[in-house]
Amino acid sequence: MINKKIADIFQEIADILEIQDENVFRIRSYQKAALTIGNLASDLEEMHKKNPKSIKEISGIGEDLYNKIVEIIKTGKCEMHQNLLEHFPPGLLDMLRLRGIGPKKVKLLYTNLGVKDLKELEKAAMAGKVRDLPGMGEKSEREILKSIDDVQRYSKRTPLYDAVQDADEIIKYMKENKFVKRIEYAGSLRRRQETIGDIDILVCTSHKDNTPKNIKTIMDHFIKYHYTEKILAHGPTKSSTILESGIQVDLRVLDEKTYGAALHYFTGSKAHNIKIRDMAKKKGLKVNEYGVFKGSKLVGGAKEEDVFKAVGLPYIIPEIRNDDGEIEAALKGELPKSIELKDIRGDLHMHTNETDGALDIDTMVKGMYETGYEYIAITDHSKTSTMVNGLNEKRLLKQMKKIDDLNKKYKGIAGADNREFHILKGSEVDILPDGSLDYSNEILAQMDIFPASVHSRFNMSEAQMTERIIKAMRNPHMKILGHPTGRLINRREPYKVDMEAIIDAAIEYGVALELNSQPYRLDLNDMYLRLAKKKGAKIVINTDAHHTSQLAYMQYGIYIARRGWLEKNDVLNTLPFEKLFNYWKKNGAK
DNA sequence: GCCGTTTTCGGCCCGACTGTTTTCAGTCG
Repeated sequence: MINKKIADIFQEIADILEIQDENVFRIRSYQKAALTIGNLASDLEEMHKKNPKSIKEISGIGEDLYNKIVEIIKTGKCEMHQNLLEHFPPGLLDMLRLRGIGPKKVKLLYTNLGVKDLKELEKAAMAGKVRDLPGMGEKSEREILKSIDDVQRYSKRTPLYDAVQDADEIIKYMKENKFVKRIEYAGSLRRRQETIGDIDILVCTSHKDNTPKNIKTIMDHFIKYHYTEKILAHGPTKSSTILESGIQVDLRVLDEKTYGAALHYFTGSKAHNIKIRDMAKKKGLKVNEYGVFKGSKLVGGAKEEDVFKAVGLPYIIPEIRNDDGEIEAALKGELPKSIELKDIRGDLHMHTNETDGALDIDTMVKGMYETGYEYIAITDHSKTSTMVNGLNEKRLLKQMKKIDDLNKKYKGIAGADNREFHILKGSEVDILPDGSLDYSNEILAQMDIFPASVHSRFNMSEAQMTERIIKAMRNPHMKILGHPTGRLINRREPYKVDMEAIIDAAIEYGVALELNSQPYRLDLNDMYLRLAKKKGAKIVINTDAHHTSQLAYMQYGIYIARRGWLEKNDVLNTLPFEKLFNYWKKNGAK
């Protein structure tokens, strides 16, 4: 995908222009374009081939950026970018990642000390050369050294799941303070982005408790949190710390009268906020974190809805506040009716200790029954996955028989609460490098359902991998493509595959695409989900649980599904049991 | 550099906190 390359180049141009002290709005144009292109589901090269004009229709892409995009597609480079790099070594851009170091200071350091990268900066700081520069002192010098160390230790963004664990624990701790009336997290965490930069926490006091003295006790309590490693800021309404895990936490204390406006403001995204403020301005209003104002008069802000209402919009869920169409959809009354956890009726991907799961089948099934689902599928690995003790045909058939027995057992139990409960026979079947499936059609025909996934030879070319998966989808028994891109967040890049072609094939052959809810997979991601929905493909949200404790991962799948604008109707495992199978009967398979 | 039922030119979000300063620039979100 060329999109990432173009986004990276535009981001670097923006960074260098900032160091050059260029017009901020020109810089913002490059930043916005980088962000938009980075989140674009369609491949720009494809768009350029099919309909070049469609690129210009992307918001924030005008004549100039369009030409640069075409230049990069054709030549792999951008002349302006190359010219900038000649005057500003790329190592300078790493310096921007340091706390308290922005473009102005990078320029100051570069022009006065000649430092070109983090290493040279570290040397200069240790030699005590930084403190003599204007606007710098001993403290800034120490902070630079500390920050260089931190960047090397914690370079990656935190996966959503890990950040939620940290945030929940802090919130629990903060509730010990009696002036905390309401507390929740905002920012990218509340928008359920798959990785998080830092944790934003908002505290609300009652109006009468909102005194400087009381707020100070909240702030003091916060910085004393057991896992705090460093205090970055400690002011009257805002404090920031870094936890031992390396993640930054920002805490703000607000009055209940302005809590909604603040929650909206700090939830972002930034691009969404800018658009909302712009709309407010055109209506003669001002929106900031303290409320909605007409002149200097507060006209709303206690509830988040007040902000939307002020600009004539219905409530927009945090997950889609990315300024990539949600405001336009809201204006037209076309917001999605977003899927919720309670819509899910079954889970079609999980493992037992026959392969790499942690628990035996009886325990897994019991755990699943207790979640309240109507149906589940046991899908242990197939025979080629030898390192996880994949099932050969004999063991698989034995497990199927066991499932028959369990179904009989649960039929009796299920009668008690008037609920149907079906245990489906399946397997997570390997898609072999040649695109065939890991069991014969005769065996596959005996399964109720199975996700088929790629677990080997990740380094094929895009064309080969795409053909491999599409060939598998042509097998009439295949109904679900498991974790379609194979990525592991922060650990493994997705394999190269033409996802648009896969989505088209999924529609043609009646195969659903899995949204795997394992916190480090979240695969498909939000961007591809939205594309799949737009094209009309169906999704199945599974946990891929290896332990009953992982059944709760379904919530993470739902978060990402909501980010992908999915509605109940887009997701097959919201269907009752009978309808699910009727759907598949009608759509080609089996 | 982008954009337009206020504009093809003149806008483009804005407040808190820190460190180094004697009133504020730079950074951050």
